[in-house]
Amino acid sequence: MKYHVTAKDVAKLAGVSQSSVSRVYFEGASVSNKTREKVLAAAKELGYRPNEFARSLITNRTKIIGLVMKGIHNPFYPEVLKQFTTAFNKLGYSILFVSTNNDEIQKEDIDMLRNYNVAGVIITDASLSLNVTEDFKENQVPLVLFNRKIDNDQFYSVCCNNLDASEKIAKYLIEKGCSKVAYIAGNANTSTSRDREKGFTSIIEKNNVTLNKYTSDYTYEGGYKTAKKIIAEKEVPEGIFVANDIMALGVVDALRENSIMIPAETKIVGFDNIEMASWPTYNLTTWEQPITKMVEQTVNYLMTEMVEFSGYTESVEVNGALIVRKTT
Amino acid sequence: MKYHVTAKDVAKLAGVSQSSVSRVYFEGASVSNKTREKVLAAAKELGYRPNEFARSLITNRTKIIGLVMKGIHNPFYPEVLKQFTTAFNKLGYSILFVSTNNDEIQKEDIDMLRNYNVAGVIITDASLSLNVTEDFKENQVPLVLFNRKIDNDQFYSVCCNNLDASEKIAKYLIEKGCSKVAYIAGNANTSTSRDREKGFTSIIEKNNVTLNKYTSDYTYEGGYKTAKKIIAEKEVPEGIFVANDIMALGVVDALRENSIMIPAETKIVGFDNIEMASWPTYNLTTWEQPITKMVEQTVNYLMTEMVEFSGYTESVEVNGALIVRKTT
DNA sequence: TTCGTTTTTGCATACGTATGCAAAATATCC
DNA sequence: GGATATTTTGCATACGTATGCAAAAACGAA
Repeated sequence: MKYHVTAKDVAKLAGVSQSSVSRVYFEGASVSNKTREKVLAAAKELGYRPNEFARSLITNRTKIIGLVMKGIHNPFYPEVLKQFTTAFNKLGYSILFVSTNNDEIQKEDIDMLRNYNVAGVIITDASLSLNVTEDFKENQVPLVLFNRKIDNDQFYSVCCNNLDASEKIAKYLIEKGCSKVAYIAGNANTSTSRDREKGFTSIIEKNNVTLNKYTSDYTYEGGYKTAKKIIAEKEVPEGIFVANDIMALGVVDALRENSIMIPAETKIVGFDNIEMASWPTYNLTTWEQPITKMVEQTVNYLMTEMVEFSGYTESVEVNGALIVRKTT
Repeated sequence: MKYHVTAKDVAKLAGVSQSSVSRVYFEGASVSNKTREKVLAAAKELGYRPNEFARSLITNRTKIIGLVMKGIHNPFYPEVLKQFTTAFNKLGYSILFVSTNNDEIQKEDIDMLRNYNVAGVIITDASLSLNVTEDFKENQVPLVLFNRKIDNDQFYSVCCNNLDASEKIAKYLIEKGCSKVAYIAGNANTSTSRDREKGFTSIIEKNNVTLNKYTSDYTYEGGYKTAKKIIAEKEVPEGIFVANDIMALGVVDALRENSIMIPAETKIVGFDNIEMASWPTYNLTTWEQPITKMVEQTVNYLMTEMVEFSGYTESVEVNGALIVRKTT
């Protein structure tokens, strides 16, 4: 069976006690340089690694972050995953990854995180109800909704400024001369889609512009099908705001298949600024979500709450920017 | 501070001993149905969850798989991530995620996995040297190279049949009438790129077909730049085999920008069958990597080795298939 | 050198759980 | 009902580590 080098083995070789070995690995503990060097030399010789489980049992803390991700297919999220991993690794934390298909997180999705006593939880692009998270709250595990918000003041969430951004996109399309526009929504009941629609709609309605709204589902196929539907209605709008980029790319492809000139006949604006948006084939005008800032904000909140849990909640919005390319 | 319900609390409420509580949660342990029901009722009432760390300390085993991923940007890998997560969750295992940029895994990349006593390790699309893995081997932690192989009989690896596939792609392009072809490689020294090149080259050289080879780096930008370079050489080949899809999409875009008709003037074949390959804009002919089978093979090997470590090594190749679309 | 203060160290213990072992309880057979 | 076999149970212990506390050591000032 497996043999582990323990702190006792190191202590013996270094000629100190096990608790001195422990103190060497615990930041800020009182230990002389002489002892520290002896211990580190012995540890190196023996290939010692502290056992995180034993530590966690004593300290009742871990260096594990639970990251619950829906929609890893959307190219926006691999980038989010990468940045979270990098940021937390630098801080000595590891990522326990959970993938889900559910728009609303179910208890089964994340119960496992409690077995591992995770230090914090991040949930991307999915909502969840209070009863699913009450255990986390009771156990003072901070939780962040990333790119999703719930309007009940019970969570900490980090989003792009969807409302403001969508208002700006509406104004931009109006400035570009559109008098008839469409909005293609993402998954029903998601805060991102709702806010993007709300912002866009509020400006359009204040101006002499016609608006049709369509529902879709934040996938390439959804965008493609919806555009086909719009085309079938025979009055293709001059401007289309699509709730996210991956959908927008489907819209672009469908319009092209029907020889609709972009942007001459119809201008397209997406949301996210995924990698593919900049590809020459698409060159999509889009609202850039400030991933790095959003990740930073999330990491800062968690690091603060993990040190001293206050349970404070807030809906944080980070400003993005309009990236103008060839679809408008 | 946090309060945990322990097995002792459950035992007290259920009127049994702590070890009976433990036996209820341990598969196959001897416990009467009467005791089991009492314990489960008490556990439910108190919201008890077994502490994985305490368990691991005793059993010296975990239900954690370390998944080390390079290149999460390539749409091939989010799908791999999702399938691994789903498969292992079903088996009661969790994924500890590590992201790396290194073609060759460094010790720092995965040392942390040892602190968590992971039950198994999967490394996607990266190589590593023996000295990085010797601790894992000594500690009988099985490790799988996914979509990468190293020709030294020291690892278990799971790949697509790159050699065979590339031979078939070469034959296919020859059948399509190509007398001048090019191969665009992925990252230098990767088994996937090397085998794809080897297979392609071996068939091309046996036939009266001209071949030019180019190096690139498995990114869209790499494909785009290399195609630009090919175009600048003024003799655009009739067929181009691109070592992976994301690169191939860049090649397609570059050719189009230069009004080169695909497939009339130049046929393009990629490798992977990522989601974007099927988009109408690209409709890329490609070799489909059998992700599901490859994931399955990996999971089976790990489940076997984790139960009883044998350390056996093999290079497993899973058959993919040619998907013919509009670029050829 | 002595004394007071500060730092370092080791001892003993506990964290929550699984498990070896022996005792207790239950089941089966005559 | 008694003897035997089997199953279940609780006790005591250990896993590897951090930590409270008191003792020992080190440091600095007079």
